[in-house]
Amino acid sequence: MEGDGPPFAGKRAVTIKDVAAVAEVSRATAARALNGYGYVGGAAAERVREAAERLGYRGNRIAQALRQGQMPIIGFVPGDIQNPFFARIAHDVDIELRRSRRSLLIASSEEDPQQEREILDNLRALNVRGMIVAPASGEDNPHLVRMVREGMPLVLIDRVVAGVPCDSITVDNEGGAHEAVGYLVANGHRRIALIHDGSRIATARERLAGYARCLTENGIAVEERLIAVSQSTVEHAIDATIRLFSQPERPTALFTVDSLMTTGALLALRSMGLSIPQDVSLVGFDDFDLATFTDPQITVVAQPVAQIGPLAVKMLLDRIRGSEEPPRSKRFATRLIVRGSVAHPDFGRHR
Amino acid sequence: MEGDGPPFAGKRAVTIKDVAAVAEVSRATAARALNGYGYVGGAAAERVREAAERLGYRGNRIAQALRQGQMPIIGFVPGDIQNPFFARIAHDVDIELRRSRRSLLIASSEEDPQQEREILDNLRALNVRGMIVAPASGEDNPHLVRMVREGMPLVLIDRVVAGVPCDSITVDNEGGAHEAVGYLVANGHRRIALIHDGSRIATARERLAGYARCLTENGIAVEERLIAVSQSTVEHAIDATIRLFSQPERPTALFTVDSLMTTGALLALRSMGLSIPQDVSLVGFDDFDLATFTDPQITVVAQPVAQIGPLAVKMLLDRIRGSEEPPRSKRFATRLIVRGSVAHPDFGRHR
DNA sequence: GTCAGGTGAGAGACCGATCTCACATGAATA
DNA sequence: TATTCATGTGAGATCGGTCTCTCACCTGAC
Repeated sequence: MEGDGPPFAGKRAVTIKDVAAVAEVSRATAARALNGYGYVGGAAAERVREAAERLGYRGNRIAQALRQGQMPIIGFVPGDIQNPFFARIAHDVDIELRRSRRSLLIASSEEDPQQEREILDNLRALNVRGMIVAPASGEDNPHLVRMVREGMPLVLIDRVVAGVPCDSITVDNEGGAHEAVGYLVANGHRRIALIHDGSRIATARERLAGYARCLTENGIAVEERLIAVSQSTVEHAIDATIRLFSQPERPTALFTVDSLMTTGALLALRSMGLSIPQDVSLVGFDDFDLATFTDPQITVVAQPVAQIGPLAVKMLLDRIRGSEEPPRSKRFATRLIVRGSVAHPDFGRHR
Repeated sequence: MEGDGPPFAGKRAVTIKDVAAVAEVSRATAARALNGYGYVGGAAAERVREAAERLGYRGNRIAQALRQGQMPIIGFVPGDIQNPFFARIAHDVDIELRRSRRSLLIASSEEDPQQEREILDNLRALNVRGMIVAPASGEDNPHLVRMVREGMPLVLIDRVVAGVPCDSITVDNEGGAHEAVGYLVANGHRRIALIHDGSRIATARERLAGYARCLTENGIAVEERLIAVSQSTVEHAIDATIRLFSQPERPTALFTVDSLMTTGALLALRSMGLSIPQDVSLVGFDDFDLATFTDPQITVVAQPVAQIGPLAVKMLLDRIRGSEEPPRSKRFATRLIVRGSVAHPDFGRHR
């Protein structure tokens, strides 16, 4: 160790070679001592531990990962971190993973299939151990199929995707929507509007299907003009709501397929001077804080958010540990939480 | 780390060696062709590109990172991803970073200094290029100081920390709190309660200071019994609110230091049958969706959230690119948004 | 006294990509 | 004709660990 760095020697990280040198053993012995495998003499082990401690040796995870073939990192690809639904799941996943000393890398696809593909390619190049993905598109996902084929542990959440042989966790969207719309019909509504976010996302399609099936079963025609497509943001939902409720024959009820849209609908209805439930009844998919703060509180279809993250991690870790079982898919039931945003359409007539 | 199953779960990935073999050149030439440096013949370059394309070569970022000395990853350590304030920042940071082809690794400290230290050690072992951290403690942060000394680019956000020589972005917490409390005083309040989350977090301490200074300036005594300490969760804030408002001489106004606490206070006051602003006036720090959905809407001190993420990334990238300027710290002003949750304390007297 | 087997430790291969260096060409220049 | 010089290419070192292989030593057994 001669002719080494000038004064600012603190810059270069401590490597196992440095530790070995100080402990006066070979790199191999130092590694054995630090990782506790193979034969190491008590004295040597002690010297190595001491040297590592003194030098502040931390190991280089990149080098380890290169040798081992992967990083102790799990990728999480939500549609949008800002959506409280995904934020909650990210939080739960993070906590679960920390227990097994893995890190979480979050990258949002912004609901863009192209961006999702890039992110997944990136994660793959990083050799992450596995991924939890909320696929941005329900159709045609060759990149997902290829990843699974290549052996990347993968758990899909929130949205079904046909033809990708991997574990998945979803919610009974069709049933939940059916129940919500059924509740509106039972309250006497027949002109029930829907705002959803395009049929590309499986979730939206299923909720749309539940809506349509319920109407049909009740002998109500599914009308184009009552169905608005909007991106899943508060702003777009405001526009969509205004469009729906500016029609001559106004809908008497509205069903929104996620919490951001429900928020947008609330704002739009308020700005149009329509009150809930006198003028319009409202049911939203996905429960959220705000729903209990409005007056009246909003009736919603609740999803078991708290269970999704932990289950996703469990499934993923099983795969990482080598489980070869056929793909499991868990579908959670939803629960209609009746609050005060639905009334009979004649309720407000006499105003 | 433990029990990780079979060594090789997937098929062997395509390496540059494979590409070189197919293109019938050496690894060196293949690398040159793919990365565009040094001299490469046109024909060879073409063959390499073609082979890479055909084999689906993706490069191994870990190997690159080992060679280069770091990962193209930025670490983000918020207090809690579920807090919309941090979720928003995470989202903005993610978008900014994607532009420079870096990934974002998010790991929440859960406001625990010990956990923060572990996370930072982990990130350091991963050789990330830089970090954006909302430090969990304002006092005594030797680990942060050491990181900066060792040359890790670091930007602290939301909270000041004394003695860490690095860039930081904060908000004028003291001034914002002062303005909020001043507004309550101007409306005739003298028994103004405060809920904050312990003095360990710098933000809380500053907001407390602003509260105290304003009272003192107005000749009002700062009373212990009007100040409640609570963790920053909705549930804890509910308890704290109930404690404050169960006292014989009830406060006439309440100031809460973050949006989760404001939410908790709203719930608690409602459950106690106290209405806003007739029975209690309320001002919260940090604007949030819910604040405009309540009736009346909540008066808040708004922070320029949208500016924090992009600025943090800009500062960090400057450092990563080698800027040696003295640490900058940006402190944003806050803005009091007056809505309907404050009234004169006598307003509700005649009820 | 020799040999098997347990124990301890070092040399060196390896992971995949990058980069330096040396070595070829062939053309242009002295 | 001899000598530069610009190009193109490959061998091999390197990054920091991990792990196999080999060897040396020591003990106890036959």
